Amino acid sequence: MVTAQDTRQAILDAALVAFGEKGFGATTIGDVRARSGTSTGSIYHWFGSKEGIAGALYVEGLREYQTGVTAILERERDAELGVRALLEHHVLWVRDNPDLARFLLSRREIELLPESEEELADMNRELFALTSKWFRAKPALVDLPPDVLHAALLGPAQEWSRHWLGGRARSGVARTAALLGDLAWKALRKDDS
Amino acid sequence: MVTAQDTRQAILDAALVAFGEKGFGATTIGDVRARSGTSTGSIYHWFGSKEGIAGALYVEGLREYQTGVTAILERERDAELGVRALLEHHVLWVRDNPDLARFLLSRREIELLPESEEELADMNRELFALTSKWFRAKPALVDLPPDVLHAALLGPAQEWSRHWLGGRARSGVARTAALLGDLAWKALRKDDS
Amino acid sequence: MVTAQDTRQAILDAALVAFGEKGFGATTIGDVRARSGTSTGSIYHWFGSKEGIAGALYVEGLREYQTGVTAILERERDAELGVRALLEHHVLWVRDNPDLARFLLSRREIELLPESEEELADMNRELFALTSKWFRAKPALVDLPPDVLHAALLGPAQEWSRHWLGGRARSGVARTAALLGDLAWKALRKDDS
Amino acid sequence: MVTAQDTRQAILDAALVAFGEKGFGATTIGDVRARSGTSTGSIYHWFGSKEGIAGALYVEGLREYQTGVTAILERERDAELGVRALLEHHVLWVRDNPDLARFLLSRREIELLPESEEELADMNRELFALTSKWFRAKPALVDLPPDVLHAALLGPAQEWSRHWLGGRARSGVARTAALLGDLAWKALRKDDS
DNA sequence: AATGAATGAGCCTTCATTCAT
DNA sequence: GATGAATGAAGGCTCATTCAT
Repeated sequence: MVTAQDTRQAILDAALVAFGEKGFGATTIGDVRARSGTSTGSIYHWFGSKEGIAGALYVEGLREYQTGVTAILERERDAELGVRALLEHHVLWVRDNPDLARFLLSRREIELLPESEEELADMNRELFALTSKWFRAKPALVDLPPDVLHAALLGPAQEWSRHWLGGRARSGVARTAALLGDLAWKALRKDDS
Repeated sequence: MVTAQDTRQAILDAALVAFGEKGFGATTIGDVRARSGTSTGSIYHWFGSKEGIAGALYVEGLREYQTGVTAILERERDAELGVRALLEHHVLWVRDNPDLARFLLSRREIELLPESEEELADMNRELFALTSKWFRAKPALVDLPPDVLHAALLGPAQEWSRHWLGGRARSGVARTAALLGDLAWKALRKDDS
Repeated sequence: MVTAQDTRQAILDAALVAFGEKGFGATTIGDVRARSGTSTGSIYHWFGSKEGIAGALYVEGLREYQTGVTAILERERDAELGVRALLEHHVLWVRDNPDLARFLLSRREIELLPESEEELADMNRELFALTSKWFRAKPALVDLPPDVLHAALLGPAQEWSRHWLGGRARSGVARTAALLGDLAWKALRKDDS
Repeated sequence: MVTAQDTRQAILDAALVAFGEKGFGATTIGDVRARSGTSTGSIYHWFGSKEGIAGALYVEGLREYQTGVTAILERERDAELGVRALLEHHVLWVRDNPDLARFLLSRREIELLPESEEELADMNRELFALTSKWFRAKPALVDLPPDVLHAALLGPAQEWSRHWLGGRARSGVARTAALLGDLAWKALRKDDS
């Protein structure tokens, strides 16, 4: 049975692929319509605007990613295992959701609706608080300003993911996850040698 | 005296700011015309197309950035000093050329002209060769696949720069350069423990 | 008790206000739906089309207005009292039914359905016959071509009503009714000087 | 020689006719383009929006009409001759500029740009001041509130013009001008009989 | 070299209307 | 009778690019 939500999801799926192939700006509503097998009217009925689609995609995508991070932070007690798990999660998530990842990583060019922006800010604030608390509670880790910590922890994975998504990475995903884990742990553990 | 080159430069300056504010895709030739105080005709006379402006900006910007990197690679013999200098250069260059940096970092969305692409590829190949040679010659550094090395070395600086350009960084630039240098060195030195 | 007719009336009420605020052309079915608290489906169930709503509104509004005119024509035997009563009725009716008046006065832009047009033509023919007969029977009034008579009699009230509906009138309604009556009588009585 | 202003004027001419035939709302930019022999781009180059065209038309049309009124007010010293001249001017102007008149009289449905509205308000204020001064200086005319005076003076001509433009008037233009002059003079002269 | 008017393909969005539930 | 999702034609507008002066 075809329900209303199916239409909505078909539009999201089509838009994600299209955005991934041509970028948000170059994707037209006509592309999304053709690929989703729906109609212009339905797209606007459900999302109101092109930015509305991007907003929904962004919010749902980020929520998915963050669910994984939250689970790790709540589960892992050990500093090293936690750091490695976070990096592994990042890289594997990108591998498993390449279109969504491409879209999330390409953000800056899109001007989302105020409502979407607010929802995203809320989600980020929450995750940031969780992460900060987790790190502060680990004596084995160096003390760093939050912005630098974030960059040091995820920057390499982010950068490598961009390469991988661009087809320019030579190393395998699993192997890279391990390597990045090694490097992050070496960089972030408290140096008591 | 107003020379012809002044018109050209006024266009480049205006375009850089506009691209930084609204992104390449959302910037119109009209924006550039208004901001530069020139005319549509002049813009096409000097650059031929919108991509032509982006190409010129990109090539000139990258050349500037790479000049600094090349100097460091040729000057530094010591591994630790070299790594630290590369990171410091990155962060300071972004601070000193925020508009240009914003533009270079946002690349993905722009489809440059074939000629620009080729010129950029040449520059990148040359720099890559230089960098690889420099790293291979340093026994104090870990052995990593080039793509992972690149991500580990510059990822954190890249990520932090994005935050800083977005006004979301809390730490100072100089202090961050030092911290990122510490972390990169800890991560990349050969672990002889 | 909520009866079916309530839905119909809610739609008419909402449409009248909306037409008054934005004009017929600029009012969308969505506006009427939102304001009436009903649904697209119900609107089409009751009226069949946007013009259908306008037609119903127009016919009902005009009938109301004409009822008053007919009563005056049948009641008044005296020329002066009749002229004054017609003008007073016009101005007071506009005051008491501002939304309806705004709508009736703005007609030109609306293309009604053939059925509505026919019904309106019938009503107008009937009223015209009545009015002509009444005027022909009054020796105290000047002899004028019907079109000029109509313009001279109702033009000022029409014009002033437009101003009043637009919030641009300074004088009170009752006072204006009297003044317009004076002027119309002076203009239309047979000049026996 | 075809100058830039020719393009502008061709667009205005075409728009005026189109607005007259189908109304502002129902006229499309495509209609104007086809009829003017120009291009979509040119229309937007010169007027910026559909409302921009209407605004220009409105301002230029009203200016033309008001020039005639101003001339009469400055020339005529005699009350009766002035009143008759104003009415004659109104009716003849409508006959000579039917498209422009139709457009000016149909205003209410159009939402002009703020700039146009302001310019129109200025023009109206100026004319209103002139007219009021002229009337106050005539002891032979009745004393009326400005809004009622305006309605009494021009309402009949306005109403008749609407009929004439709609093809529903039976009387000739010149004859009507005289009749309306008679009636207005009878209505507005101070009644010392 | 500079200017700005002209062009027209293409895109986002609106909206009246239909129809299955 | 009521609801609201679905449809798609149509329109206003943008914008890179061209070209005559």
